Amino acid sequence: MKRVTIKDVAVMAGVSPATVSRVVSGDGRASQEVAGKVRAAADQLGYRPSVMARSLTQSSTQLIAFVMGSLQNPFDAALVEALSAGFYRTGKRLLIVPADHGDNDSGPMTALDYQTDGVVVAAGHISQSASERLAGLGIPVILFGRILEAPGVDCIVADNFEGARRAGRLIARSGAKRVTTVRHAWDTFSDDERVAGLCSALKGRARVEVVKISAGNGFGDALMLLSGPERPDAVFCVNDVLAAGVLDAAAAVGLRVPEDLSVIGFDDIPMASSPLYGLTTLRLPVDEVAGWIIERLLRRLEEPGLAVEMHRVPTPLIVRGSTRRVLSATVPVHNQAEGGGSPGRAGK
Amino acid sequence: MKRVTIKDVAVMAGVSPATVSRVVSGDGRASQEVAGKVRAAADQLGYRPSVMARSLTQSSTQLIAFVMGSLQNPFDAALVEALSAGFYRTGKRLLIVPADHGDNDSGPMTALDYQTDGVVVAAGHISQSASERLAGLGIPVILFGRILEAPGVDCIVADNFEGARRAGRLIARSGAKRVTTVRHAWDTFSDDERVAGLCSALKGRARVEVVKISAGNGFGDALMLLSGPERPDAVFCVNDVLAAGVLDAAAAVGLRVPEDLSVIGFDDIPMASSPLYGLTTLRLPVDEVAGWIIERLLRRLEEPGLAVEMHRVPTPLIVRGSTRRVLSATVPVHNQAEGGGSPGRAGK
DNA sequence: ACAAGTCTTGAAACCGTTTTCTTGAATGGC
DNA sequence: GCCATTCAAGAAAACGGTTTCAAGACTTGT
Repeated sequence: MKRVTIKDVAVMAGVSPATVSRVVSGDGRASQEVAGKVRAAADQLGYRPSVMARSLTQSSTQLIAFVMGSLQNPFDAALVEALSAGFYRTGKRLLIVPADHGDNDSGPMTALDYQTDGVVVAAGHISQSASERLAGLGIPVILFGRILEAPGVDCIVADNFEGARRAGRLIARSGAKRVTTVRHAWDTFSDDERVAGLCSALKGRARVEVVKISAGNGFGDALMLLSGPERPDAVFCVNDVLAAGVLDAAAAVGLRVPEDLSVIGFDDIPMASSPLYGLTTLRLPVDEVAGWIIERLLRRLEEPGLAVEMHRVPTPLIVRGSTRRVLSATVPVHNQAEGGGSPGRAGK
Repeated sequence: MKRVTIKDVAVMAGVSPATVSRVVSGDGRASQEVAGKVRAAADQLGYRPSVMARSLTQSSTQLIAFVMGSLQNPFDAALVEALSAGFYRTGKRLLIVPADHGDNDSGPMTALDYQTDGVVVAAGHISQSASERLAGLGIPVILFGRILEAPGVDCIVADNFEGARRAGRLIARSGAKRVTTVRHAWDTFSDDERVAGLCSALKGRARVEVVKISAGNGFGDALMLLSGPERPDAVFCVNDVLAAGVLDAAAAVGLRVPEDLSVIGFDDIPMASSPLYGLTTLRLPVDEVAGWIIERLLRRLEEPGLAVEMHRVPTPLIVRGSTRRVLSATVPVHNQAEGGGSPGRAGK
């Protein structure tokens, strides 16, 4: 199974390799007649140019490194899919680079090995040093969920603080007094902002405690939290997956939602709009995020000198059944898009 | 930002490029002294070998093409993550190739352009012609969820028929008479097998109808199905995502599960074990699938002539609250792993 | 002490493509 | 009809590595 090279095509078409290159890349001009012969030969031989060889002389590999943490969260999965599809349309491919939890930076350096055209980092927990080494690569870098000031590095972040603050105000208006924040055991930029936003809205209005989850959706921890003597009457989770764990636990211990317990998540993954969950959450529109990343990266590939940009994505509050109805003209009520109202909840 | 090449290192260490290559690749032997000098120079310069250049003379690019459909289904997302992490450990990277729904084969041919070491296809809906062209590539191909007989192509498929047949028997024993199968609008090998397995168990025992879902989790279609005059008393879905849509719809129209309606899914995604869903399903162990794929691909890279293998993954029936309890010693009852029994369901 | 072997290293060819440099032919203006 | 342009196409160099080949230095056995 020998690879068919440009030379084979050249021989078959009776021209030089250089001419074949010109015809195939469509760049330099060639006469109609020769172009036809070359194309015919290439088709017949099933010739496909080697990206590897091409990238030796050209700068572009058409590869975008995607540094990711976990895909457990459906939001991240949706982001990968959207990015993959979007870049595919412009002929680019995603090279998946798993980011270690430790401070082992070697992963992201894959971008260098493969001379990727750009890097998208969607690992909130990526270390500071790794971020900086990435920034020093000299290729476009887009950071999602983290802010870093470095030349050539654009950042896109949800409006975490404002979003969580809206959540906090909703909780405050609902009259909750004992609020718990559920977050991951490892610190991330976005989670910090979300917790800060919540606290800022609740300051002086309720007691706020923090629970850290080290694995899964925190169902076990939530069970303990909700069966304890001083159980919270409202829980804010830094994402919907954790919120689902809390709702699961509430159902398991027989707590009524939202009467006994309000729950708010973040992201608005599909599950959140399920009638069984009906989770009040802050929507982080994945298509908008993916769109911005793609557009920005392509833009920067054309104009490398572009000034860096820091984009904040608004996070509208989506009110569903997991929080008590409060009287306020400013809080919109969202139901499931597909129709049907807010159905009964477990144990209601 | 000039790239550091092997030549730069050679000059700095005072040796020839060939020697640097030998030291860096660790292959040929070099004297301790020279190796030390070279390594020092390489470190100081921050040298990283170019995979692109290397792959010109060597066959390996350390790239594995992953042809995927959608990541909407958490199972697929988990598979990507497991594969990515597993291959990463052996120094290989995943190149994401979205498979078009149409019969445009150009996507998978990316594998050729980048000279990937292997291809993993996880798109159940990939066209026959695309599969065959892939098979003719001369590099190891692993097909997940589809069987194709071709040299160099190994297949791994869930034991769809047997699994679905167990589901069918459970439904039959529960006394259901009007059974509906929910599947996607596009046909896939696995879904066909699952539907066939179900029908084989139910033949002569219940009427089986089929509903096809063209987008999302089929909540809207399920609503219509369950509000109709002749609504089913048992629903089998080809995957858990669709089953969740049915459970959502059941809650929305006020049907009791499992009293009025039994629901069975496939895959056993995390959501299925949530107390709010408690979905009876057939477990497709993602880690086992990923492990087999990785092991098999690595194995075949070492021994290209290996006889093709067709692996069936057993799919144990996981019984939860979405199906009626039937008296049978052979059907195990699974509760959520993290503890807590099967709690009350909506509307019960 | 000498022949035969083993190591270590450098020079040069090669991988598949693009690109610069040339050359030869065709075109066009006057 | 001649000279200046334009244009098509080939030869060769370059990209960044690896690998074969050859040669020199160093062992080892007798």
